[in-house]
Amino acid sequence: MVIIENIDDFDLSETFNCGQCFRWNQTADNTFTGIAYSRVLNVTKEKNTLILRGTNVEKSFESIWKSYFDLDSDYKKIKLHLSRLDENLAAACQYAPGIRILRQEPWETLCSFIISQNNNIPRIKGIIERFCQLFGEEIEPRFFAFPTCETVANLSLSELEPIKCGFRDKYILDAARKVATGSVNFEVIKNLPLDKARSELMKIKGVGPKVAECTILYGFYRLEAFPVDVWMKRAMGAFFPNKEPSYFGEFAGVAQQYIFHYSRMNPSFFE
DNA sequence: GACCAGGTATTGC
DNA sequence: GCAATACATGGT
Repeated sequence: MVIIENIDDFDLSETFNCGQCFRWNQTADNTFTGIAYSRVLNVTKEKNTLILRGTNVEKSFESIWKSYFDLDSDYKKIKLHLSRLDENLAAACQYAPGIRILRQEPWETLCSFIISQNNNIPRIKGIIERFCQLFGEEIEPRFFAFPTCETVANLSLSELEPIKCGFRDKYILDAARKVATGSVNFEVIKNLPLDKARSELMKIKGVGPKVAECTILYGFYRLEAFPVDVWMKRAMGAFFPNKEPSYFGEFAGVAQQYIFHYSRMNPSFFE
């Protein structure tokens, strides 16, 4: 068990349920169990104390979870900066002030957001869960790692059929094959300017601007990336007319997350 | 049963 | 170039 005191600006439910990740489930009050980096973690928050439980969590805290939960970033400062930029953005920050951007694995992020296209979040989670159960390593009884791109690269379309991902099956295989062979190279992409990183990822079939942007933001922790989906289009029209992503500056991706969640939880804004 | 879901590729003008 | 349409599946 690892106990970290004095954690502010972090709410587990807001962070896990704001649409950035798909493998965390609530297992008790203020308690979630999930899988990342091929490890199972149980995380609880009581007031300002974060409690992590899991196999070897004492060791993996420093190497993985501290970074995964972005505990070294000052979200109070980021939110203050964003709130001074725009009063509608300030309202979005206040709506769910405990959201943090998770530092997720690039391959899992890419694959998850390929699955997300023209799809809804409950079904996305179901597809990903079946995908992991069928092709991921069972790291603990009934808990499965995300399948490696090498494993997926060697699958056929018919083997992918049971996950019921529909027309996205061919996109998943193309992504896995390009990443596994290195024709799309994450080590290169992570250091590329945003527009180059985007076009590299878009060499994959089924990866357009939106999926590329989500991969860059969540998978590479590039906070200036600004994914625009149907919800963000609505929100931009209603709250930020005639504004470009650059309006939100170096933390545009964080701003996007507050705005996206605020909009999705309040669909009546757009009636 | 239509309509929609954190889009993208393809087609038609 | 840019607007329309198909795409698998399941929830509302």
